Amino acid sequence: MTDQKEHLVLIFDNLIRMKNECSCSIFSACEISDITVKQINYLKVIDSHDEITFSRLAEITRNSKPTITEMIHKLDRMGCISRKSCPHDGRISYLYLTERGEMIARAEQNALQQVIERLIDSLDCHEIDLLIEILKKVR
Amino acid sequence: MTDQKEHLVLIFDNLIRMKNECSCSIFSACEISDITVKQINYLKVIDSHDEITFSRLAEITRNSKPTITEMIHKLDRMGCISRKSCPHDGRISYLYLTERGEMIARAEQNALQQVIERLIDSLDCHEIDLLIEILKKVR
DNA sequence: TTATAGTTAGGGATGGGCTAACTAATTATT
DNA sequence: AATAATTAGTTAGCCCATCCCTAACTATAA
Repeated sequence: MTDQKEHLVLIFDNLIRMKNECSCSIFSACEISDITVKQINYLKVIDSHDEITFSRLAEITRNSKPTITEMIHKLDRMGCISRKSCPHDGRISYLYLTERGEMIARAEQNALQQVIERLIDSLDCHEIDLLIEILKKVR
Repeated sequence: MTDQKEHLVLIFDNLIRMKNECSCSIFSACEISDITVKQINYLKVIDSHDEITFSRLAEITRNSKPTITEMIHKLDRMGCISRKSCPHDGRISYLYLTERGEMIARAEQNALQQVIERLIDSLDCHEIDLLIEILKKVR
C-alpha cells in the first residue's frame, strides 16, 4: 500500500517533469525569456475573449486604462499581440494574439497535450482504454 | 484515437486542477498570501541543504551577502525560517525552515501526494497495480 | 454638446538586487 | 603573546524593473 503510493508518486513526478520540459521548450521556442507571470495572464485573458477592446480588458483585469495601454505596448514590442481598429468606430481597437502570443498563452495546455501524445505513443489501444477507465473513477 | 486523446486531456486536466486546489489550500493554511516565487525558491534551497549558512546561500543563489541578509530578514518576519549560531564559530549562523517554511517549500510535493491519496482511495488494489504497470511504460 | 476610447505625462509602491564600509570573530604571522 | 589578515554577516545607501495610479489630453461618435 505504502509501496504503491511511493511508486505512484515517482511516476507522477516523472509525468510532471515531462510536462515542465515541454513547456520550457515551448517558451524557449518563443525566444522570450523575460516574460512575467502577469504578462502571461494578460495574454490568457486576451486569448479567451474574442475581439477584446482596451476598455474591456481594463474592466476584466480591474486595472485602469493607462495601465492597459502601457501593458499592451509592452506585449506589442514583444511581438505577442496585434491590434486592429474597428471599421465602424474609429475610437475602438480590437486586440488579437499573434502566433507567438497564442503559443505563450496556451503553453501549459499544449505541454499537457504533448505529454499525452507521448503517453499514447507508449501504449497500445487496450492499455489506453484501461487507463481511461481507471482514472475516470478518481473523484 | 483522437477521442482517446481528448478523453485523457480532460482527465489529466482534472487531476491538475485537483493538485492546484490542494496547493492553494496548503498556502492558505500557512496564512501567507503575498509570498513571491523568488521567496519560495529561497525556501526550497534552504530546505534542500542542511545547516546552510548565509554565505553558502549567497553562493548557491548567486547573490551578494547583503541581498541574502535582507531576504532572510523578510522570511524571518514571515515566520518561515529560524537561525541558530554555530557553537564553534561565533561568526556563523545556520538557517533552518520553520514548520510553516517547510510547508511552503514542499507545498507542490505535498499537493501531489494528496492527489495520489485520493486516487488510491478511489481505486481497488488491483486497479492501482494496473495503473502503475501502464504508466510505467510511458517514456 | 456631451460622452466614450484610448493616450500621454508624471508619479509612486514594491521587489529584489548591488557596492562600500563596517563589526565581530577567527586564523595566521611576526 | 601581540598584531595582522581573513571571514561571516550587517548596515547604509543606492539602483532598476514591474506594475500600478490620477489628471489631463485627443479623436471620434452620439
